[in-house]
Amino acid sequence: MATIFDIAKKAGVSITTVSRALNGYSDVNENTRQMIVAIAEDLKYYPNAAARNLQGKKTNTIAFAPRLNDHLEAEPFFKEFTGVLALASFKHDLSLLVTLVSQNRNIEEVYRELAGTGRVDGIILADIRPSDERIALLQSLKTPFVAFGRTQDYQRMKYPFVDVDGKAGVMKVIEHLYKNGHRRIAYMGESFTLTYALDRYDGYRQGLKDFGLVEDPRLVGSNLQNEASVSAAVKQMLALPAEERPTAMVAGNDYLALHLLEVLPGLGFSIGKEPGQIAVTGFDDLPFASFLQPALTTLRQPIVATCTVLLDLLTALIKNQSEPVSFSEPDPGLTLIGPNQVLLQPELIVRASA
Amino acid sequence: MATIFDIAKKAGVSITTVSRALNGYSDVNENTRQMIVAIAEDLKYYPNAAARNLQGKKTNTIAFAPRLNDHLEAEPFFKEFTGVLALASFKHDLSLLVTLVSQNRNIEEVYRELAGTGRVDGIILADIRPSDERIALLQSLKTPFVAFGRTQDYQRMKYPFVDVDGKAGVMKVIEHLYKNGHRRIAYMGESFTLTYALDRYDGYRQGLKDFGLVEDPRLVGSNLQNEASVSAAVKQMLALPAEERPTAMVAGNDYLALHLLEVLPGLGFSIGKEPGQIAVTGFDDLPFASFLQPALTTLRQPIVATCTVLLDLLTALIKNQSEPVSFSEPDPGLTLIGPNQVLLQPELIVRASA
DNA sequence: TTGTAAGCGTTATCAC
DNA sequence: GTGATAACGCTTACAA
Repeated sequence: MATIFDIAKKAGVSITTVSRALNGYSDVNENTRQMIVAIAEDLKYYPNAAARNLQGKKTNTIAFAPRLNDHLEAEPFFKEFTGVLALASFKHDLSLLVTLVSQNRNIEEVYRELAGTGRVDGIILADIRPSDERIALLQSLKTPFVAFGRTQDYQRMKYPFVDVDGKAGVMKVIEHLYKNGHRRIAYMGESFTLTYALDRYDGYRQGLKDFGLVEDPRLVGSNLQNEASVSAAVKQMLALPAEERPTAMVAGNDYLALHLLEVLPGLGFSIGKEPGQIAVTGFDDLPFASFLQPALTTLRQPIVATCTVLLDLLTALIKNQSEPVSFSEPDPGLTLIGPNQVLLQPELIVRASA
Repeated sequence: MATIFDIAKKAGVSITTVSRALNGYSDVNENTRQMIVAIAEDLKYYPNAAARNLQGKKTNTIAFAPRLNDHLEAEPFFKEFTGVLALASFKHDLSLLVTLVSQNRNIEEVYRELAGTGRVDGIILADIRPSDERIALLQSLKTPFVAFGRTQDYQRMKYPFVDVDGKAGVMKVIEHLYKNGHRRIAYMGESFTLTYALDRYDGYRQGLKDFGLVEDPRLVGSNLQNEASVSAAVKQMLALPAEERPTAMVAGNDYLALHLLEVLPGLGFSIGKEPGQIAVTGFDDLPFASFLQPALTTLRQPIVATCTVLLDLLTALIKNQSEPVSFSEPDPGLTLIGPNQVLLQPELIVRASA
């Protein structure tokens, strides 16, 4: 690869002049510049990124560094999200460095490396826990970052994040079910280690309360991860006396709902909104949701909007703007719940399953 | 961030010693090493990647640099593939730099930058065209790379690639349809700019030939990209006299097949394998395929195996191994059609739609 | 076993 | 307008 030295030699000028000419400085003779640019093109010169980074320059690269979830149920969402984020990064003229962070490896190490090492300009965090060491860590490292999701102490910690309002979402679902006559509503939850899972469950409890329903522990499944665990939980609930059985099941995500659709018919239960059927809902609205049989009633996560806002926030932080961020495509369901703290509303998509 | 200078000062040794101690050289006094390691930990030292790169060191990062397809039909596959590749990279202990390459931007520039700039150790190419300048470019740049897909002149060019045998796949589909009594089989193709699209169409033609059927141009749709174009093509075919109408439709990918499933019922045609119904097949077996109504008969692309082999090849090239590559999880349908040129077989998944 | 110093390819600070 | 030269943080001959 050609370097600025090669260009300088060929042009009979110093490397300083080359650098300035190529970086569009104004104090270079127009003729000199043109000559240098021509030679650079001729030599197929492209600046070495490492050398540039070493000078503290921008990399035009951001990292997406989620904690790798061992729950397989999260994989479809991960793929969808990563794909959308890659596309969104492209629109922002950024490269995306995907670095998965293993649970058992020293988490701190990875983020320190990412932050202090000059490979990326900023970091997008995901899979946030109610109390997540990574927030304080990244704050102390002074690296621009935005979280997808939030901790419990987000008000005090004052870090930038984008979150989808899972609580409000599930409350909408409960309302929908209640208005359709359901009084015994079960919740099928994933592992409660991540904030969003707790948040959704919270919406379930609040929803029940709002409509004067009492939570029945026998109707709450948690830590569901695959068809086997869903099946076990379902069997237990449906073994209850008929009048105590749930008439509706709210799943913490589409993948669990999918399992419900697979398991219930095998146990002799029909799914849908008719009396006698069991209503089933999901969360996410992944691409397959509309094709399920019956089509899944679910909450649509605004993934595209989420990624857009994440990048808007992050690029603003990178540019060190202290001005309030303006969003490239403002979303109707967007609320600013703090400085650089954004909440997006999921949309209830009513289909045949509930 | 702490540097080796900080450590050296605190330890009372030179930066050379620090560097050697931290990089596990044998010629460092054990006591000195332990002290240095302790101080490094204490100072939360992590080596600066840019400085390291500048010395020609590995980045443990590979780039995934597909040409950005403006065809929306390719987006679901892109997401799935990128997600799987990210997961596979993680297993290989690599970071994945996703850099989408816009059609209209100077393609050469992007790859030169990626290759010569020290950000990544190797490149994964995708969306290969029958004649694709990027192959010769990357060869001339001497950067390790592997293509997902191949050019027409792959035998002569001798570059490493992994491809899924679309031709053989579609031939299997034609055989399946023929054996189920179909004699008028239509092909619904995407844009024929990419090799894999041509390859699949080729399988269609060869399949017809093998069973003594004659290709009818009126039964071939090309450049289909969305529901509108699919709808238009379908209408034209079904406007033919009853005995000239297709009884089966082979789509170039699952997304087009999905559109067929949406369009056909609206025109009064039923889909399936029964007499009088129209059989529909796809290609890819994306997650939604099994949930479509009717469930889609399709060819499953071995995405996980593809990504595994891509990374096996690429890491071997990066290590500059001239020995034949051994694959971490050898696949049954894997053929070596040249040195470092791998062909994988798609699997026919028969479901209800054909 | 340890240290000195050169070098990787840039950008930035001064002089001239 | 232009050119030396230092600096970025690291690795690696070569010396000691």
